[in-house]
Amino acid sequence: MSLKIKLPDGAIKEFEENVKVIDVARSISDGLANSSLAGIVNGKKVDLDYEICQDAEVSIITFKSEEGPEIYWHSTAHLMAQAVKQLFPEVKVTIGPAIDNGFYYDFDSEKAFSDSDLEKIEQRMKELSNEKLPYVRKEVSRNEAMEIFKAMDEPYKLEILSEIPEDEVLSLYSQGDFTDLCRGPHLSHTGKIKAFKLLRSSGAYWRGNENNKMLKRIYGISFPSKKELKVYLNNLEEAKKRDHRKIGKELDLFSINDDIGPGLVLWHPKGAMIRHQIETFWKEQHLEYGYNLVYTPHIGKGQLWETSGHLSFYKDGMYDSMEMDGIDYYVKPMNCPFHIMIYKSSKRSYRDLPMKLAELGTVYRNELSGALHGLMRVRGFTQDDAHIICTPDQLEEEVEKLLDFSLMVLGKFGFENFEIYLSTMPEKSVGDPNEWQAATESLRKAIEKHNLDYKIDEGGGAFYGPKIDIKIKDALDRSWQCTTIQFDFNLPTRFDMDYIGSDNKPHRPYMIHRALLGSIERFFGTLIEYHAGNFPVWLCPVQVKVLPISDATSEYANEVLEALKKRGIRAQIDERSEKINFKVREAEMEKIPYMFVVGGKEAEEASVSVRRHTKGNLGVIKLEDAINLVLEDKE
RNA sequence: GCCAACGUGGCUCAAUGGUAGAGCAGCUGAUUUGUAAUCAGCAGGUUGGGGGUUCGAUUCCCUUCGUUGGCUCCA
Repeated sequence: MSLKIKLPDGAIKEFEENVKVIDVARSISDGLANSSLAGIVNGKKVDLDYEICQDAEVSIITFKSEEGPEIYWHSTAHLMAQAVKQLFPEVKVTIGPAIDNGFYYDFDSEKAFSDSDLEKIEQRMKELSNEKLPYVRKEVSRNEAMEIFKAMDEPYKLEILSEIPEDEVLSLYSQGDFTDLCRGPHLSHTGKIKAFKLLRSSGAYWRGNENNKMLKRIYGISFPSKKELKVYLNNLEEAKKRDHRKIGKELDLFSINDDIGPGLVLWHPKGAMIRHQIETFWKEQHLEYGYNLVYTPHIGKGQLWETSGHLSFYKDGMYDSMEMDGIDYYVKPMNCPFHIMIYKSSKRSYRDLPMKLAELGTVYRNELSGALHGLMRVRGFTQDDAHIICTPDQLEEEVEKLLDFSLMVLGKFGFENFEIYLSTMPEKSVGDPNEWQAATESLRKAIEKHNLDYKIDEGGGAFYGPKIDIKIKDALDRSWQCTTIQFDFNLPTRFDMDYIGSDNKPHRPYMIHRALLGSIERFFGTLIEYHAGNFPVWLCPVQVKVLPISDATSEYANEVLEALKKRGIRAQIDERSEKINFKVREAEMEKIPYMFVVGGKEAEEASVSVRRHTKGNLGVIKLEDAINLVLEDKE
């Protein structure tokens, strides 16, 4: 459909193709009826706040199968705020945006919102939705807005307004007795919101700053129909089944024990076998890619952490010191200083560079108790850490190799969907801005060379250098940073690192920190959720389970087991006097990829009945062929 | 650390202001089985820890620890 709109300067703009209008909201400006609309133009989401020409075709659609439900959610947030203000007039409103998955609204309230309060609010929202209250837009000057919110006694809105320039024109949106400061756009009326659910309440600091007051936040989601809401809630339940904490328990992979301490992981035999496969692969590949493997201690003298700056900037994140012979030692929160000491153990020449030191280094950090989360955020974890020390002219090539390496490794584990972020120089930083620029450009070039989508986190770099992060989403759509490639313009100076160049003069080298998996714990967590426990065969702790039908075939079943083991396949046998149905069921629940069922028939003709996890019975196959089938799948 | 919810045997979950009950797992025995649960018996809990209210608490209150969801932080 095509759409014509009149821009504020009077010009007419016409969109020819692929225009989808998400919704149109009526508004009143200077006494004239106006409309604001949000739409999708050529696949891109746009907020249009202009007058629609009389002759323009506009058909209102919902976001059912389109992108851009933000307007919907934002309007629901306003609806919720209205309901809350009616039920609890003493509550002060703050902000309520749409987020990736729904919306929230933060309230300043002495009282916490209980589950029954949420039900009450939902009920009131239903009533307000039935009233089909129009969302009315009104443009006002900043000072007018100040007067309005002063009269309403809304201090948080006043605080926001006080930071806006006086000459700016602002928009207010009202529905019924509720008015909010808001850019819009919004739905035309509250009746459009047909299905919603308040999901949970939680605390949130005003403006995200922990020195500010803790507000009460309510999260919710809404849809144009009850059916979509039902599907959404159902998906949410399904996603919880992939939770690594649940699967970790079911498959007996790991545990975290109260008596040992929060955030400290026990790797059970099956989880440890998977980790062993990961580590073996990791080490082989690093040797292949020109890294040197190193090992370093778990503790180091306070002086070392003084030099590195950790004790002045990161002390809260470190476990407390322990004393030996009158000297304080600290458990390491990072491996860098140790690798630097290896570098500095002898005089280095430009011919030694690039030097790549890699270690599966176990570190301990005092993470806030409230931040701990299964394997995703723990207090003791092993980073697949490496430091690349190079000359300025090696920079670009090294960064490119590094990204290649990262993508190859992620691919090996089956990861295909991830988000890439490039973080640039923050306000407070150390190092030469020209070097920052060169480093940032080398990162950008490497990403673009791979033709990858990425987002720029402007000013999101560490104070010591720009970085690339790769984040992987968990079952509930939360992103976790795994791969990280970080420049460091801080430590080489602090530790006075140098190399002798071809000019026979000392130079400061570049240093890059990088972790491909991030931490093995977190990586394992995302791996579990990504595959829902159905790991690629090469990682499975048990790849084949041999299931004899009865004691009569026990001898042959053991021959099969031995044949598998001889070919390097991790196999087990289930010789219990149980029915085959029961053994199959258990093997299926253990998510073992291959089950070899053997009975009299198979014993006679040296074959096995192959069953593939989630795929079912593949039929009787000669033992040798069955083994080759597994070996192929293992690659 | 902050806000909130939750915490019952190894696991999943019941119940009640009057000293806890089931299924699975475990153990013992029987069963020898053809692609997702064979049957029977037995054993297992000072209801996260501490304190209080009460004639009596697992249930109500306080506190502490832990978990979960957010905030903050971050691999």
